[in-house]
Amino acid sequence: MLDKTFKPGEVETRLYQQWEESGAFRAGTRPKTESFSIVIPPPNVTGNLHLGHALNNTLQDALARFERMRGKNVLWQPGTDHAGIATQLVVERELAKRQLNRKRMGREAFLAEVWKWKEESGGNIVRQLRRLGASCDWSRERFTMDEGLSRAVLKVFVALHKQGLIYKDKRLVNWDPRLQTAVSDLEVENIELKGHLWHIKYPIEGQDGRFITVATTRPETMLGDVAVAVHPEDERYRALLGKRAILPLANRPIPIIADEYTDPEKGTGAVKITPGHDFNDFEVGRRHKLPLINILTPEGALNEQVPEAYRGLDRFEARKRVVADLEAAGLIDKIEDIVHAIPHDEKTKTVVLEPYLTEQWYLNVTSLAEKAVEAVNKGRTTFTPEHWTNVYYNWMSNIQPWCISRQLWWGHQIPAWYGPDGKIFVEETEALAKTAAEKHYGKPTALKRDQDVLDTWFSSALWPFSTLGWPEKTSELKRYYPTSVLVTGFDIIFFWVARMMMMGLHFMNDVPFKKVFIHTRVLDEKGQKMSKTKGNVVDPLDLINEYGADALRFALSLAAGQGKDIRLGLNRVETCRNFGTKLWNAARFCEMNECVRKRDFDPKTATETVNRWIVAETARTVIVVTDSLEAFRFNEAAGAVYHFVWDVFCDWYLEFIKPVLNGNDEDAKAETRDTAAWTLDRILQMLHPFMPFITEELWARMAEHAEPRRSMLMLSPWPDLKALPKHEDATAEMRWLIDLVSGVRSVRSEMNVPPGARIALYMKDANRDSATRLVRHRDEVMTLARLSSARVTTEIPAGSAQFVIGEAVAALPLGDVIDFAKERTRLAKELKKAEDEITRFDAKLSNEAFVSRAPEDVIEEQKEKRAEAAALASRLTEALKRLSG
RNA sequence: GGGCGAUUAGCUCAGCGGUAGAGCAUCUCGUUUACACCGAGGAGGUCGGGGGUUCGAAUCCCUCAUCGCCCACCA
Repeated sequence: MLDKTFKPGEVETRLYQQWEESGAFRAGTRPKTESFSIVIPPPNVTGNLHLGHALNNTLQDALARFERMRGKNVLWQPGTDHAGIATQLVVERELAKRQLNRKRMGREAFLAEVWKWKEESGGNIVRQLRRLGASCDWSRERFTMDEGLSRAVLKVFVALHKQGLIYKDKRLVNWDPRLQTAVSDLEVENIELKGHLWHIKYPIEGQDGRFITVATTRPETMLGDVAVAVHPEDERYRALLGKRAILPLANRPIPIIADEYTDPEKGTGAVKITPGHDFNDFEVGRRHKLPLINILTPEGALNEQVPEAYRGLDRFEARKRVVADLEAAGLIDKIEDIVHAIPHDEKTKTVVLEPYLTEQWYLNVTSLAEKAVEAVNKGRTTFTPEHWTNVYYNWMSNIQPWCISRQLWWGHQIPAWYGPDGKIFVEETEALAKTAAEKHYGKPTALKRDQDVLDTWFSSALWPFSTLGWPEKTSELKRYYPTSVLVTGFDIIFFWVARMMMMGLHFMNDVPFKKVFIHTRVLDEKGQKMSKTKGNVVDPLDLINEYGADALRFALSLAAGQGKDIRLGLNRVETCRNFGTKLWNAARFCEMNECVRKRDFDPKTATETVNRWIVAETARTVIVVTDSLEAFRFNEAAGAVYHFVWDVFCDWYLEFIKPVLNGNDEDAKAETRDTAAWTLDRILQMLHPFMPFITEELWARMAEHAEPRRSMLMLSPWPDLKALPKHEDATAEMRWLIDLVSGVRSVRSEMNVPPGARIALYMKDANRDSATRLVRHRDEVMTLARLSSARVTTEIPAGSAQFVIGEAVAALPLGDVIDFAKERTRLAKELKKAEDEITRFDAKLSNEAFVSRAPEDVIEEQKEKRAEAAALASRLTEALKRLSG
């Protein structure tokens, strides 16, 4: 006997273990069938499951389970990402607690610590995914820095280098002074902040008292100025072209040059040029062959290129000093308050990034991007929802070289070795590099390895094929590449999706996935992004502990629309937990009434109206769920089952069959038991992709007193009910019956039948088809009476039926009852409308402005309209009275 | 500056050419042997404003407004 409620905590772990141990998650168990593959967006190994992960993996799992039940050979490839910066930061923080420091301990020791940390704490997220019920093939779990994947990274790097697509370049990068590494353009977070625009006067050389005024938001960079630029057409400055300005504080003469980059409309029309610390100025400097002065140390302090007074000062300290000194010298023209975007690191959003001149490795992605655009253009990969296609195109067509080196320790170390003269040898191993060097120098030569590591996204970009064994020509690659679908959030379209497309096409000569489903973000109830600092983070594990994984999963599925962000409130999860309880109790009802599965039951053979109806409804729902899941309309699929289970199966079907199950017609009883059990089984199946635990548990428990199941629910075949008859006659009849019951309920309520009063219902038209059919079945009449809180007080005479509710106050024709509530509601609404109209006309007609300006006939017209509305209103009132009376 | 999305019941959202929907909240009634994590019923909306297309628009087009996001720029 089932308990009154489902207890997720007691069941989930056991079922998950059972699934995993059975090998049901393993790919390749059905080698001869069609394949369906998904690669998981690898979560950071440092990570903990947040609601975004929960949504992402719920949807993937729904698809994986759905396709597995449809008989496909499913691979859901799991794994984690080494997450260079995040992990290095976490471990450094841990070490700090033990008074240890990365730089003091050295690279090798530090990396050993990271690996140790990864072994000990890296499994969190994977355990949490299991709690969620994710049916990944854990036997194939990979890590972006494991041996195989690292080999793929080396191979790709070397190949791209040999193809000339990877190269070293010295240019400005976005520099993080705290981590002391370059980051790519994408990793810059521009944050709007209040700031100042300082207008600084630069004296003109040899012309005492004359100045050229420039404006800047970063005054300290003036110490690296090498010119002042004005627009060539700008009359104001024409006379100064070719002259020199004296850079204040540094006391250095710099030329005044003409460049189109300068916008005469902006600021003063004159711009200080600092090629070492501004991306635009860098270009100007290059055009004019200006020198480049770097005034910063990697930590962001001023270096020996600046006057002694400023050396060693942090950039923000230096800013204060520079401004103070300029002010003292009377060289500040004015200070404007402005709001402007300042580049920050995306991780902590607290460190201001600096444009900084360094030598880095770049990947020229122009040609790769072209192919990636073409593939989407030709429909080889499609985006759902479609509008993300444009986002992808836009970024791809403006793509810049990708800075792939990072000055970190944790990551794939770049396979480049330097000879004593700086000659670079890029090879997969040190041995190969040495061989190449020996060949080049004519003798064995000591080499020094590049210290940098690759951007984390470099290895992620290979994920769809590196996890399948590439560069080996494995059978998995052949079978599962391209993968069927990628499920991910829009925030990593550029970081990840686009780069997988490029790498996949380049190295596999085919797209990495045929479809991309982009889901929305999960926000808190108020629509705020969840963040630790705001303290509004909802931990999915807490939700799972309180409501069960099924409830969380179902809530997320129901909310997974294609447009808006998801605002997940607790009450939604609670509603879904209640839904689980409802299902559980429906099963409990079946159990109590011995509705157990009969193996050879054929739904086509049902004869009872109510049974034929539920069979048809079940088939309809399965088809909706199937179609919706195929199109990634998760909310529609989940919504369809929800509605079917609660509003159709529980509210009507189970109520209608009660009198049958308690009656004496043994044939009808047997058929009804079989049908109820059959329907419940189909419900469990179509609900399983969303609520795997409760459905699996019920699947097993419902068979305890019957023939044992052949398999677990997760391996049962997805119901294909397309061939079942539609039973339109039964559906129509049941609809009539349901309307009748609703009508009677409504009548009672609308007429304010006081307790103890009575309404007599009688049959006016005995020939009415449905009515005849209805009264033919005594059981159904009983049901009607029961459901509408009526009591059958007399035998049903031929051609008429009489129900009595309480004491009789009115008699209503049974056939009309159905329409009563609807008619009354309709009339009431029309009446309200008419009354509203009257109010509006009255307001208009008493409006002085209207009366004084409008011509006579318009006013007349308004009055007529008012009269019409009033007439309508009184007619409606009349009709309502008649109806109730 | 460029682009995208949103605006529907008190709240959260679905519907996207054919009589305005769900869940939650609220009100009334009800503890009849699956379920109070329940059941029945009610109240609550000129579908952001304005224009247009159509026999018919929440739905398609134009426009304005507000909010959100992405990209770019910032002397």
